[in-house]
Amino acid sequence: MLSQSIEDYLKAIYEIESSEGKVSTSALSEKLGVSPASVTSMVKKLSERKLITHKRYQGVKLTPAGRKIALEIIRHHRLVELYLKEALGVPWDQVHQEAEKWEHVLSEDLEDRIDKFLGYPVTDPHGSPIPRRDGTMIVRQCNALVDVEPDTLVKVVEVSDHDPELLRYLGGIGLYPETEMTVVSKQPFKGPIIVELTGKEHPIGRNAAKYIMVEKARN
Amino acid sequence: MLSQSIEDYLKAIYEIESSEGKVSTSALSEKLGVSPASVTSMVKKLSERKLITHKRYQGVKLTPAGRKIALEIIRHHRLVELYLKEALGVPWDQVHQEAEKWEHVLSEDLEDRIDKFLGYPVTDPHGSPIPRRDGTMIVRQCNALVDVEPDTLVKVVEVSDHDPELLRYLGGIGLYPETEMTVVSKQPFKGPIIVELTGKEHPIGRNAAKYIMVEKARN
DNA sequence: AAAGAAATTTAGACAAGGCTAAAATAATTT
DNA sequence: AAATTATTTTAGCCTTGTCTAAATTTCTTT
Ligand SMILES: [Mn+2]
Ligand SMILES: [Mn+2]
Ligand SMILES: [Mn+2]
Ligand SMILES: [Mn+2]
Repeated sequence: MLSQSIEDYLKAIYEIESSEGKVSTSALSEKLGVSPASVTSMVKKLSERKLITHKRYQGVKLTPAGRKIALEIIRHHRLVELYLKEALGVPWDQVHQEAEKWEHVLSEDLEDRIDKFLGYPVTDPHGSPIPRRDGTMIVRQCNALVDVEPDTLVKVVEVSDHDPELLRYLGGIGLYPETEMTVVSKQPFKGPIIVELTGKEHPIGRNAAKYIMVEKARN
Repeated sequence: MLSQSIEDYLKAIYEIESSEGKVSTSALSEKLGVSPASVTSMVKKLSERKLITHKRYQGVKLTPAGRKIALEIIRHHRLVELYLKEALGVPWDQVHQEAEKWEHVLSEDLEDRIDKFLGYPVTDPHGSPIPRRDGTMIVRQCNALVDVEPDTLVKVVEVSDHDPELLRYLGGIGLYPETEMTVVSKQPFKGPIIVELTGKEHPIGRNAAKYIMVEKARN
């Protein structure tokens, strides 16, 4: 069995690898809320166990074995998020926090039962894809809302699950994965982006708009 | 937040206190699967935190604060056991093992949601009472099956959840909490106890019969 | 190209929670 | 009442995962 700490490191490395490409010590330090020195010592341990490769001063990379474990934990996380929402009615801004703990204690048997209960779902409540049992995951092609030109009809693909406050706001205006909306305008001087959905216009800050992934709606 | 270790110690102390009265270092050592020396050092820590009292060489006792926490964890454990059985169909011989891990990661909010989902239940799948939110618990008066005289009609109150194999056997013969059955005979030379339920007779070893709690059935 | 700044690693420490071996105390036999 | 045995505690060590401070390497600026 792997410790919770190791699982969290592998997951964090996977996520940074996906979004930034390169995984630096400082990025991990920030994401995990530990000192850079702590990261370095854990990195050493993970390399010894062949879960990552590490070139001194050059960042780390997951090995296939490490990636498999990362995806396994992410699968737990996302299945649990969806389960909590569907089965127990936990609001979508709270599921992430709970799943952070549950992901580490989910047995394979329970994972399968939850998967079956949910009808073998492919995305979590925030639109993130759920890795398959075999350690593969389909990544959907999409853009950050902040980069979309005005006057475009888009469909929400995925919303970051890390900021409960943002999620509550988005839930309040009815902005969920699969929702279609129109980007009306981008206010000048880094002002908010105005989107229209269900007939109303709503402002979304540039910063928030970095964490909302969309795709062009067909037609 | 208390560590998982501390929670497990408090729970173990509570359980030994209930069944044995006195809580010795060696009893804790055995129950938790750690060395007596480890128990002593944790006992020191728990006393410092005023969760237990300790007289050197004389065993430990929970303080009200310690008992409150123990019952909180036991509440988690039993709610989770029942939830896993009811909501996800986990067989009753496996729920204990899963609950051992989940009891430590259950938030108060989720505890309440599960409680509500289950309709505010009062016993777990093995017949053990579920402590209330306020830290009180109703203990039902009962006897071990091994002590019951032959020719008595009894109702099963509670079965120990620690041995999956026993639980599978009991499930196989339909012996669950609330089941009524007749103690037919006690075979000599510490032989098995024969009980009759649903028209058939079944042998139950003396040792197993220590872990099956029953009460006299009315009439 | 060199200096300064930033990022990373090393060194050394610490807290938690285990362990074994030895010492101290309590309980049981003789 | 001693002697023996069992239980409990102490002493000292280990692993995991963290920290701070200092040293090293890389990046950026001049
Ligand atoms: Mn986590
Ligand atoms: Mn999510
Ligand atoms: Mn436990
Ligand atoms: Mn139980």
